Amino acid sequence: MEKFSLGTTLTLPAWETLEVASPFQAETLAETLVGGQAFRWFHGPGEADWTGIWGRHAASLRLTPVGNLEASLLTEATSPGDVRDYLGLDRLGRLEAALPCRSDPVLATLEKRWRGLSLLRQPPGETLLAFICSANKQILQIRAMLQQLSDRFGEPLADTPFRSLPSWERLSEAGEADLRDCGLGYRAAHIAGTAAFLKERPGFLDAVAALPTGQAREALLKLPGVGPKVADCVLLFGFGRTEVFPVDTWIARILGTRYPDLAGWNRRQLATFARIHFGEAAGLAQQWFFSEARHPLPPAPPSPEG
DNA sequence: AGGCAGGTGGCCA
DNA sequence: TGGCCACCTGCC
Repeated sequence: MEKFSLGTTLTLPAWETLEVASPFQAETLAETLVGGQAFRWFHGPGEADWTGIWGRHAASLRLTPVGNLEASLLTEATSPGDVRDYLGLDRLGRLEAALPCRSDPVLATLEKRWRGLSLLRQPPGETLLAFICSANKQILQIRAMLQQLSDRFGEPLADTPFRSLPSWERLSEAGEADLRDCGLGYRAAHIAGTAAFLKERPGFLDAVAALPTGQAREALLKLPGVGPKVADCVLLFGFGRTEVFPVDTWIARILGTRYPDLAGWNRRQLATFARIHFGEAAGLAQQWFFSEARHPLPPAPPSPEG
């Protein structure tokens, strides 16, 4: 079966055109949905469709031949506005314009390929869950863990074959052994610990949402299983802090390649460089670099001159 | 067959 | 701070 396949049939409600100037090409839409920000989007049911779940929402998306974005809303609770908000398209143009592509040839090269890729606005709680799971795992494995968590502990989404991800409250009721059964490995202890922490402090994540980014990061770092990289991903993809630049192994590698002066810098140094160099939209640059690292271009064909 | 994967936590200089 | 190692699990 193809990677990311829906694996079930689905009767879709009518397609609706989303009232947005869609920036997407097929590649940038795919990269936005399954490129490591979110882990619950699948191919299908149609050849060019995507179907995904976030919060208590579910929808299918497709691009028309003229580049319009259409959605089929799978739950009563999901409005076109919810989809637009989730896709983060209202702020994308501003972020793209804020990147220093004119003065940085490296960025200019990435822009040609990845402009249009969006930064998602995901529910903070499940962003936290997903990225605690992500530690030392590949995208396919992260997807498998979240699938099992939703199967076992999630809530059914009415009128769909899907389940939501479990709330932290629900997770706090699950035993660590049950969590291990979801294939979480040692992350089960992190999930259980964070669930217990949040149970003792209702409103913690809401409070984080109201904090300036630096303090929000400090707060997230108190959670078991949350280190610098996970905290930054939660800030960027969950709390909408688009200036944050998470540095993982892929990012460290490609930065060292594209900016030879940075070779050998540690992650903290790279993040500081990125925040200063890329500015308020550093998070979008991070996603361009990440996509570029994961999808290396085939070697250029030999020139006619030989 | 064994190393390695989108890290974190703990421990030591 | 900076460096090193163990840690679940599954894919290459």
